[in-house]
Amino acid sequence: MIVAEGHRQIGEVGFARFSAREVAKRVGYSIGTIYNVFGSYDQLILAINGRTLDLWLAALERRLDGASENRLAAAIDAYFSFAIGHRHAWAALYDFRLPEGEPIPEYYQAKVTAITEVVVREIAAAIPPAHRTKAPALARSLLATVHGHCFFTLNGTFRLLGEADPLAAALDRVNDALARYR
Amino acid sequence: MIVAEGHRQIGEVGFARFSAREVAKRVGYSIGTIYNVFGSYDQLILAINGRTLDLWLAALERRLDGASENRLAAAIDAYFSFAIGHRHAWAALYDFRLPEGEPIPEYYQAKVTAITEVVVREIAAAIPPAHRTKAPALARSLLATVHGHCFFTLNGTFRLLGEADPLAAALDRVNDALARYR
DNA sequence: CCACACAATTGAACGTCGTTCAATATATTA
DNA sequence: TAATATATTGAACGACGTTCAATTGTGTGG
Repeated sequence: MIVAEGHRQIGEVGFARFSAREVAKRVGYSIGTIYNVFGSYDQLILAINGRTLDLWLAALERRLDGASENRLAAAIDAYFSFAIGHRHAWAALYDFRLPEGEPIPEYYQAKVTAITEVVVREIAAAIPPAHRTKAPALARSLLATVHGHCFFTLNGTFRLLGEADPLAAALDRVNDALARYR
Repeated sequence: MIVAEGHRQIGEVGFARFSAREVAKRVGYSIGTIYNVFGSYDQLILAINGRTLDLWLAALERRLDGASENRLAAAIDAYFSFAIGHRHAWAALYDFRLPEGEPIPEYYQAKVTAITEVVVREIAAAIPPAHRTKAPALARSLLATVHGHCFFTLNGTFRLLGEADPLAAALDRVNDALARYR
């Protein structure tokens, strides 16, 4: 419940204007209780970002369920759609960084891995069987590729540079890579 | 001088721990003077990030000056080298966002464009003359591609996913794209 | 039903932050 | 020098993350 309200708040005002005190006010608890439950501001943010990852994975899987042809294009579109539809929550995933040395909790790593594994599966299905072993590395790289396009879309860089169709550009790059294995 | 010290501070402690008051203390002025000069915290950050962009462009051009073959590989390597060598300052370029609606100052836009133009030039030189008109769009997209790889390198995503050579992966993706024009 | 132990919850207090602005100091001009 | 313009100051304000002694709530054994 605290996490849900935190997620709502970060979706409304963004990471920079997010505040643990405001979450406490909204859920009707005192600031002290928030700290008893999460331990610190950073852990609270991690919990909220974890919820964003859950929703992202769910949206991705929902989209892929109803897709037979062009599954990769559907996945990329779902990636963009979620980021654009939840701009602030999505941006918070990358605006926030743990202090140096602090390890990322395993529960959080697992969520990132889960999303990646969906992509690995789709990439593996999109290339000839002989190249299947390269799917994980290719998936990582194409994830970074799509991420870069998505990031430049949301932070204004693409608008500044006159890019009108970032989604198409991302899809082009993915197809460029896949063309090498055909 | 204020900007230089701010850049130094952000390079040391990162965007999250940066403070205008600390800059004031370090340069020997009061906090009020910082605000008289820059108007707001956001404008101060923009000035500091602008300096980072200046240094980045300079490093890129320096590298390309001494390269004849593999100029694109040199540019990508310079991109990564700067980001890794100035992790906090580089990350601050993307951690910071102006409030919604606030326009990015022209002086700042010009710095972003200047870096992009170097890339456009190199891409144009790397593809057959018949495709030159596509160089700007391709350059934007490949910038996003390299950015994504660089970002995942520095924020720990690639380490989490087991990617051992992100620079090589980025170069692969760029070559995948260029292969389409040969 | 009471007394006691344990857990949950509170919010005042602290130091720091961005921000403002009347007061003060310094420089320039007449 | 006197008057004007410009630069600089730092106390004050509200909000933030964080802590922790005090308080309230819950349950259990007698």
